[in-house]
Amino acid sequence: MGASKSESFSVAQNEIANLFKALSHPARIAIVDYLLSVDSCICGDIVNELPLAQPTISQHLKELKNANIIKGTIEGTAICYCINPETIDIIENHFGIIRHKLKNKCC
Amino acid sequence: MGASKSESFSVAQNEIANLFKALSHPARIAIVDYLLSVDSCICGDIVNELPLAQPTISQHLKELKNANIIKGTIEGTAICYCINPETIDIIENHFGIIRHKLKNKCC
DNA sequence: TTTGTTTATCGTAATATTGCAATATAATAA
DNA sequence: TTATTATATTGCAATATTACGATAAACAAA
Repeated sequence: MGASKSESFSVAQNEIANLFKALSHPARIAIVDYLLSVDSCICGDIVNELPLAQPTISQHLKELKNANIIKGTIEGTAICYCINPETIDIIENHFGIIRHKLKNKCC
Repeated sequence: MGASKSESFSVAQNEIANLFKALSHPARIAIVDYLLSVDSCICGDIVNELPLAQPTISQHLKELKNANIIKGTIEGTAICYCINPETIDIIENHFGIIRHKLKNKCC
């Protein structure tokens, strides 16, 4: 075993779990924090901001891109990264639903 | 290697990453969904609701409890589980901050 | 062309996660 | 006391994740 039984759960459950998985590592939280801390999109200095090697950061960026949490556009030699607001909307909406359901409960 | 370099990141970054990690598996999303789908707290029938063996569910419940996403109180032979609204608040607040920072950006 | 700069991929070692059978624990009921 | 029921823990195999050195690919500048 070891593989998660994702086929046993709904598509929606797998999709939201994958979004959370993309955000479940402190390096990826730090990347998102950094993208939010500057006024515009970041073109190419993420590697210098984090205490990780370049291939490791590239891998984390790939996971954030695969989950649609960030978008990257080629800008000459560098790549410009931005947060994707649509994916933030999806997650916020998920918690909106949770909040609404919690209101009708005893706890 | 393989261990994540959590000591390289801030306490806040590790804490929010741990919350997302607890929600990064479809079985744990399904548990949260189920707890939200009934009017009151659930006393003891989670095992029958999910296509996983009892030890596996017990392990997922433990991770949700450790992350403070659910609370469990002993109720005779069974245990009553509830969503912990305070932890939902923490996550919602995190996205509130992200949303606010996104408003000041060009993307 | 060659050189430098930036990002991606490959390969691999260390560690973590997932799932479950077997077993243990805890509380109640008979 | 001895069942019975519900949940937790242990142990282990299968798989996934993390990190990074080495290398490749893409592109601009000289």
